Amino acid sequence: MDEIEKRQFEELARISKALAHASRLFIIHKLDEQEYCVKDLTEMIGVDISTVSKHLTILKNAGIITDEKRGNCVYYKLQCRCVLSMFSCLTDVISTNRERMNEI
Amino acid sequence: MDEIEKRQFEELARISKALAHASRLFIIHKLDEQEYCVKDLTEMIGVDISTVSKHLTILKNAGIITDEKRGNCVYYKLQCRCVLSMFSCLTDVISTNRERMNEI
DNA sequence: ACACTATTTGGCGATTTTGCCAAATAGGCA
DNA sequence: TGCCTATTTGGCAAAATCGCCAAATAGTGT
Repeated sequence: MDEIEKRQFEELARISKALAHASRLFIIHKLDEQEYCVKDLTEMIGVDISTVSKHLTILKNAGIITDEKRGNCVYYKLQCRCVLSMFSCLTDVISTNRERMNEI
Repeated sequence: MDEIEKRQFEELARISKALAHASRLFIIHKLDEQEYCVKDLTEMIGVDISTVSKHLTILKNAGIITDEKRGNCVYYKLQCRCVLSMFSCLTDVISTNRERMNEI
């Protein structure tokens, strides 16, 4: 892995790290339906609103979601719908794992 | 997010965490070509072999790769080729980010 | 049994991530 | 202006992750 290659994989890792959290996956899943503001998502997830805000910042910095301020609220929506394919891949891995479990 | 939903997303996160590291992404990328043993991958990555072994264990526990002992070596190969689609998604996010950068 | 190679495991310090609280910021409305 | 709601930021302690070293394990060949 030379320096250039290393930097490329670290960039890939930066995006994939943004996805590596249950709450953030949940947020993506929800934003697939429609856009939501921080308060909405906070109620759904059930942690402190500052925590949700930070999760949203991480996803935004990764370029996965975007925000738009309207009136009193900040609405977030999916920017890269391709992450949904990543989603289906994750469920794929899990179901394959389960199948392999049953074989044994 | 009720208890069941919560557990589902934590399971998804468990898989996505396994992918969230430059070395592990590199390993997946390499195993896409052909199978490799720990020593091979260690030389390519350039960190301690025990570190590589642990990365491989994480990927194996996530069900993304499998191992097979032959002779003196343990060979690893991709189990879930669907992770490659995740790969293309990550590069997609990055190139979309770059495009958006250039717009501004 | 011994030496050698490949791999895994245990453990440790260093770094990063997580989630809460409190405080700061921003906009809407009386 | 002052109050209220929504959101972000700073800071901190707890937890998780990372990578090295040393030691343990396993298989090969002598």
